[in-house]
Amino acid sequence: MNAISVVNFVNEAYSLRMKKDLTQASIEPLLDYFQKIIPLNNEEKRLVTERFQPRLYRKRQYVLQEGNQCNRMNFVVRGCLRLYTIDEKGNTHILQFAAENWWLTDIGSFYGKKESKLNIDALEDTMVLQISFENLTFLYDQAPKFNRIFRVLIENSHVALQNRLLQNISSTAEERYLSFVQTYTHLYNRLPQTQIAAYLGITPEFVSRIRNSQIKKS
Amino acid sequence: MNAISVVNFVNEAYSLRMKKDLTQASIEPLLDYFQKIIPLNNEEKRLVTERFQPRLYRKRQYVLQEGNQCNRMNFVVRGCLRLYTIDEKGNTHILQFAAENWWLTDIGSFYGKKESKLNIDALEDTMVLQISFENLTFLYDQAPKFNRIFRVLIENSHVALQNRLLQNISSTAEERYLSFVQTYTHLYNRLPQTQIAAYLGITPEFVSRIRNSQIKKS
DNA sequence: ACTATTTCTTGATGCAGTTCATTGGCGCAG
DNA sequence: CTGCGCCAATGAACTGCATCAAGAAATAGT
Repeated sequence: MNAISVVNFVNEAYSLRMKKDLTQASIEPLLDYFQKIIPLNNEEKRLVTERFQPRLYRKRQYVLQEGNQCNRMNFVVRGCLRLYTIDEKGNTHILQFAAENWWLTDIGSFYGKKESKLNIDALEDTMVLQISFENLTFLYDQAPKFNRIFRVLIENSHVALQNRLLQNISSTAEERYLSFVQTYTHLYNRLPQTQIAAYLGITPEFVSRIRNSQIKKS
Repeated sequence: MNAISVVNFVNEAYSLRMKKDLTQASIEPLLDYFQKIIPLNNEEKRLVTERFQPRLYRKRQYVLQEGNQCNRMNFVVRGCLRLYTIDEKGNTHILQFAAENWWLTDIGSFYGKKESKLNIDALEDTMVLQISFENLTFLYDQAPKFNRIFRVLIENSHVALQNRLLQNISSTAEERYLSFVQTYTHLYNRLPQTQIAAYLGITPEFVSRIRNSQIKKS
């Protein structure tokens, strides 16, 4: 067995494991998630199971690319996605991360049926459960309860965005960093600092200096 | 007639005019607004007319004060409102303006039935049409179409917030100012610069300098 | 196991935007 | 018309954060 075939073997083993995960992909985390908002009856559970599709994305793989329409809503079962733009100067700006049990889509493109100006990609190998616009509409029709569930989701998302905007307007980089670390403890030691910097709207260098000054303080 | 009674007379005349406006308050702008999203039938129009209440706010009057629950959604017919917080240092930060044909509420408090951390007040004498949470729920029940209408509203609002956040992360104060002027032409020569500064997240002094440098360039 | 790539750190320098203080204009109350 | 509160303008000093550069450390690719 030469070097190359070892690589192939490794990749295949990897893919295989991913595929195994996929076929065994459990809809459970999503059902649990809904259950915590409003209890579902069996028919509603059946609908969810039927209309959501599991899908795997490898690290760095695009889930949505600028210029395309975003026609799926993603629920992250395992891994981590980001929603972002790249500006004219080539800088990346992250609007949202989504790790386990978070939703991610470009709402404007998804509901408005417009070309997206945003990108979504995977920061880690990521498994999602996704639903198309058509299937979501079907869900709304068949079980009006989902109207309410998804309204709650967007409301929460809206409130989070408002708070973040306020922070950006009113706080220093250091305050924002500390608040991020506090709010997303599970994320900050899992993501490279470049990503955190792109989220906070500052340079990676400055994140480094902030961390440094924090360590000295303690 | 002494000085004080002149004042009273003036105020009364003013109030009188406001009250006259109020009784004549037309639901038309709101019906027009809905009509542009989805046509309404007569029953739906009747429901809107029945469930929305006109109300007047004087300049500087609170519509919502921090610590209270926000239990009304406001549609501005005439005038201008702002949604804002005041931080520990005493600085005001404006999340949103709402002039004619705009909606304003604290979504988190309204839907979540929580105490609000935000304030809403009137920057000018303002006439709104407002609906309570209960009446909105009633509307959703009686005419499910409104589910969709209000989902579209919150989606639009969400997209606007996302864009603004991106701007704040990625652009200079000057770029943000220019973009504000372009997007809200009708507002920027109607609002004091202190308010615009509080919206953009910069000092009034710096707004002044930006305007100055713009004038020199042209 | 080695190399390439990405990530983090640290220093020097510059600038965008703040802070503080002063001045002047305008609308409004007495 | 006088005095007071609010808003805009402008200068001087200061600072938070960016930029550029270069090296060290960690990770991924083969």
